[in-house]
Amino acid sequence: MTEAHRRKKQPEQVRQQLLEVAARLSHEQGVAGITLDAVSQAAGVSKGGLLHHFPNKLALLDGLFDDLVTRFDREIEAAIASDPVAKGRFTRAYIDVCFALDPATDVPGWRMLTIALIAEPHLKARWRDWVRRRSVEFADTDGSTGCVLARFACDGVWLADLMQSHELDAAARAGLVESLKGLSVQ
Amino acid sequence: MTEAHRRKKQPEQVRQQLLEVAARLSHEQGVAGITLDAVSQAAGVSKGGLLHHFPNKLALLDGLFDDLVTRFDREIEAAIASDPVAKGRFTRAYIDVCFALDPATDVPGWRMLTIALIAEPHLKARWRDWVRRRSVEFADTDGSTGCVLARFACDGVWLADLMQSHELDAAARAGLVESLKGLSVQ
DNA sequence: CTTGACAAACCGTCCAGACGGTATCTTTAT
DNA sequence: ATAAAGATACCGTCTGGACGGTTTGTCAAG
Repeated sequence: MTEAHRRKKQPEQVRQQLLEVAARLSHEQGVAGITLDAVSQAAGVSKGGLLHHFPNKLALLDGLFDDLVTRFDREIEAAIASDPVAKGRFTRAYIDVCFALDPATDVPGWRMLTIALIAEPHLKARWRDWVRRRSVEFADTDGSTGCVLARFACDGVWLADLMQSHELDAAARAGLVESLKGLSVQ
Repeated sequence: MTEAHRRKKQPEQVRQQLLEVAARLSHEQGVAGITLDAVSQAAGVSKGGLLHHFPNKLALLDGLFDDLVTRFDREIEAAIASDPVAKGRFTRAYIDVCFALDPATDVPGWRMLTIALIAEPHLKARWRDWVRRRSVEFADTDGSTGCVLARFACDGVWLADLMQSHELDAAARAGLVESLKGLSVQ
């Protein structure tokens, strides 16, 4: 109506922008901050425009999830590729990627988004698939109790970061990483 | 107005009922299921009645949190009391209590409630206090990297149970418990 | 007769999604 | 080559419902 119409059409870019904004909002204001109004407005798009790209809110969260998992996946794979030792490779990659997240650098939205992930049965199922696929894929090299345990501990640390429940200084973190990597080859 | 008035007045019981229902709802429908309307209705109380006991929603969540933490605390303490070895006592109790939750017996509401816990800054802070107090209290006996690691792994397993992301049979769980307890004394 | 324990109706806000439009891009027919 | 014919990418408003909280009223017990 007004005049934002004649903006050059860049569907892919707008889509990406919407996802980024949604992630940022969930980071800043928690999951509740992800409303269609807020996201669309912050992305400089009308609500109708948002709903054109994502037919409903769930689809938006879904897209967000895809985006983040893809990113996570890529980092894991990169870490695996640079590890010469086969045994426990995946677990060590998992450790590195998980521990690398927290300080402050982490992709905006990672944290709070996870809550939506847990809360939303649909996304929960998708995460389950990811875990299942990976644990089958790396059953040979990362199936030991030590590896499983190490990855669970990573999840615990990640949760602690999320909730800021434990105060771990750099030394403590480093110690944990070392112990965990030890478990991955044992 | 109608006739629920002449029910014998049992404020404490109603309060407890409200908490139970809230827990059950969060278990069945996720955090979003905890609405004043839903809770009050399911508890057979009017919304006004609910708000009489808990002045606002946060107070309700708060009460719920208190209830659950108290229960958790009691179980931990019982487990500690029955452990003759001082070293890693708290960690082993933590392990036992965490692993005992999942099968299906778990207190309705534990799982989903945690999400509210993470999402709600206020409750997040309270949990942080719990962790801090305990980790100070048991710094001597449970301060080792092994213990910390074991407890993080518990959190990870607990998260996995929450999300039903990993399929762990009884044997795998037993193996994990054993390894974790091993870490607690090492 | 006062106070605590409720009931019931109501309010303001927020939000997801529907809807009907318009502008730009792509394909097709000529 | 070009114009018509869609298809796609948006815009802006409206609505219906949910939800947190308030208010006013009612009873029963002490």
